[in-house]
Amino acid sequence: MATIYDIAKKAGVSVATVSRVLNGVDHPVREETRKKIIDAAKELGYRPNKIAKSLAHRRTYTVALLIPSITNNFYTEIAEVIEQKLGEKGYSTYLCNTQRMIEKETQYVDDLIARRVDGVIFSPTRVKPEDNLVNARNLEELRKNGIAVVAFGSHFSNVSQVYINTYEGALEATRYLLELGHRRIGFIDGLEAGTRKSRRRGYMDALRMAGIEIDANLIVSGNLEMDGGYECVRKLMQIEEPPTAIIAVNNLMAVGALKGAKDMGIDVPGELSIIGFDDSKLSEVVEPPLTVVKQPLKEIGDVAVGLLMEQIEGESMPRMVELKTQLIIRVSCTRKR
Amino acid sequence: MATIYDIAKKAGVSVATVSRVLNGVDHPVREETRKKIIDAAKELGYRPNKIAKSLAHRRTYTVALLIPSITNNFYTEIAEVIEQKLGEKGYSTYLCNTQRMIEKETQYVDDLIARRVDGVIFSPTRVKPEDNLVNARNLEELRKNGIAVVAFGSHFSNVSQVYINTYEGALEATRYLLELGHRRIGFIDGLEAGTRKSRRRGYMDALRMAGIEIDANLIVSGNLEMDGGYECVRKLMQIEEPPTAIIAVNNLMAVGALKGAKDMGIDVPGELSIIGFDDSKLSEVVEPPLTVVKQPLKEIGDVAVGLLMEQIEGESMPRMVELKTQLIIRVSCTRKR
DNA sequence: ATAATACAAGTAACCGATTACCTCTGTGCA
DNA sequence: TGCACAGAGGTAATCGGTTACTTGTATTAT
Repeated sequence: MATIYDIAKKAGVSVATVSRVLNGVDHPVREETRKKIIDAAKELGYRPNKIAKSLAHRRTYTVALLIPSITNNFYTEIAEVIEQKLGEKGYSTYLCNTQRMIEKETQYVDDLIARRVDGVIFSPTRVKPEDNLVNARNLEELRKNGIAVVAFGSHFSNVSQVYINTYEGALEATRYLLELGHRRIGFIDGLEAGTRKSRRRGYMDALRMAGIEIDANLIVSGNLEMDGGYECVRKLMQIEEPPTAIIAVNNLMAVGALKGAKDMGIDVPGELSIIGFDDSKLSEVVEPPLTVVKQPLKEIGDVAVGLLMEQIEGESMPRMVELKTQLIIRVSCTRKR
Repeated sequence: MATIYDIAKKAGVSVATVSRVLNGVDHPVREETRKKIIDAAKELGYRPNKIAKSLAHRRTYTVALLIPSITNNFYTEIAEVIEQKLGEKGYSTYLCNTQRMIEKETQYVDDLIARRVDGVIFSPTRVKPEDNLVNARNLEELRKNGIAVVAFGSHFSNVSQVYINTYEGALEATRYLLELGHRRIGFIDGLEAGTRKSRRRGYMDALRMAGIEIDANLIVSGNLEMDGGYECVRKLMQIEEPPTAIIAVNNLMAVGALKGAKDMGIDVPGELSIIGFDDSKLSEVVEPPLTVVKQPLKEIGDVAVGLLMEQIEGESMPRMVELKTQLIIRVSCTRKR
């Protein structure tokens, strides 16, 4: 494969001149020389070597997207904008999918440091509560090695992040159900919940403010996949006084819950109202279409890239951007009878 | 950031020795020296620089996944295994999502060559028939620059590929509908179809073998997204003698078709049977759950990585592996009344 | 006792770029 | 005429590793 030395020889100039011409550096070069170089490069089928460039520049123009799942549409939708925006700015994206395995997150972080990525967009993998510590350590490791980071989907200190106010989202969803007359509202939470338990807090606060006591039996946890929702709804519907409405903290569990209810012969929304989190094709297409708390996925990706660029190219300090959710009302909820 | 020179100085040895110890090269080193080096590395918080390694080794241990869509579960499911398998072998994965824009495919190829990826797993972006030429040129460009390639989802000569026999899949699906007594079977094809039009050929051959003449009015094309299926079903159901069954060539269009039919007040499967391609959560969860021609996604990813490694690490010639589809019978098809 | 060999390390070229600094030539102005 | 300066280009160090080849010493065989 041709190098700039080959071009230099062919054009009868030095490599410095070749580099200048090929990179449009601000240094005078005679038009004639320029042409010779361009021609030589073309004839040799020259392909710049970004590895060598990276080494010299100490910049790789690569960013990693480090997420817990890539089969969940929530991440996929965000990934699409992120990859696109980064591409527009000349960055390539490493896909790092932990599959919710915390050890993989740490492995990735090690490798990404070795690969000298310029930045990482990070949504923590958290299955057990202790994983939070690992997440924080990983984040710190990245920062210590001079890598820009922006997080989403959880809270960390001293890191840029796009924060989606799911507390309010859950609050709004719960209030909506209350307005429909529901009093026994089930809550399908994620794996031991995040650090802040925002959604759960929103749910509980809405109930409290309405003067309804929290019933621990109405709160169960699932694995964030469809089967998790499926199991949870069975549990919830078998307690003494089952709920007449249910909120699930993510898209897949909401659909799983719907399926579970149907399989138990429960009519949705007739006998049971369901609200999910995260909008997607799934929620629309299911029968009945799900009312959901939508998170602004495109915007999350957009903002994440923006915050990252601020750090990489602008050297600015970490900061947080807050985004709001939106309640999309479809037909999976109805007035309590 | 510490380099091997720093370690060498601290441990009082040469960089060669440091490199040997750190990489476990087969060269004798005294245990005492080894320890000094390991300790120095640890104290300095040494992080190997894979960029420098890549330059020296002329191997980057990176592979690109170049696909038309990342929001479609079909690709996502394949991507998950690919990224995982590659990771196990020490390769990082670049995500290259063309969003079905052919110019992006070419841009990616250029960049990937510059980044000196070791390999590319490639599913062509093809919207217009001419795109085929661009795909082929891109593939050729990669090969010319010494990059290993494996393709899937379309046919190319002289490239390793995993070939899914969708011809037989479509044949089987069509026969299944014929057995159920359907004679007017609609076909929702993709964008101008692929090079080989395997699915369409399977559909047509099955009809012909059953002595049924092909009716061009029964064949329409969609954009591979849900709205495409939605529109197509409307078209099909408005011709003089509408079909009693429909086959759609991908997952999203099948679901779109189902939705379209419902919105037209058509009962599925009562008045219209539907078969989709590609299995996914969507197909299961929809009402009624869709009968589909399933492609073996995990296996596709598995084989793709295998074929790629053969080339990168084994220097073997391109070859093709054929995989079969499987008809998953659910409840969206019924005997013609 | 000496040559041959194994062991343990070091030297320096190389991977393919970038770029600070230097050199040479020609022009303009005092 | 002499000098400053702009224009055009070159030299070589650098980025952070790898590795072929060399060197010096200790051990073994003869």
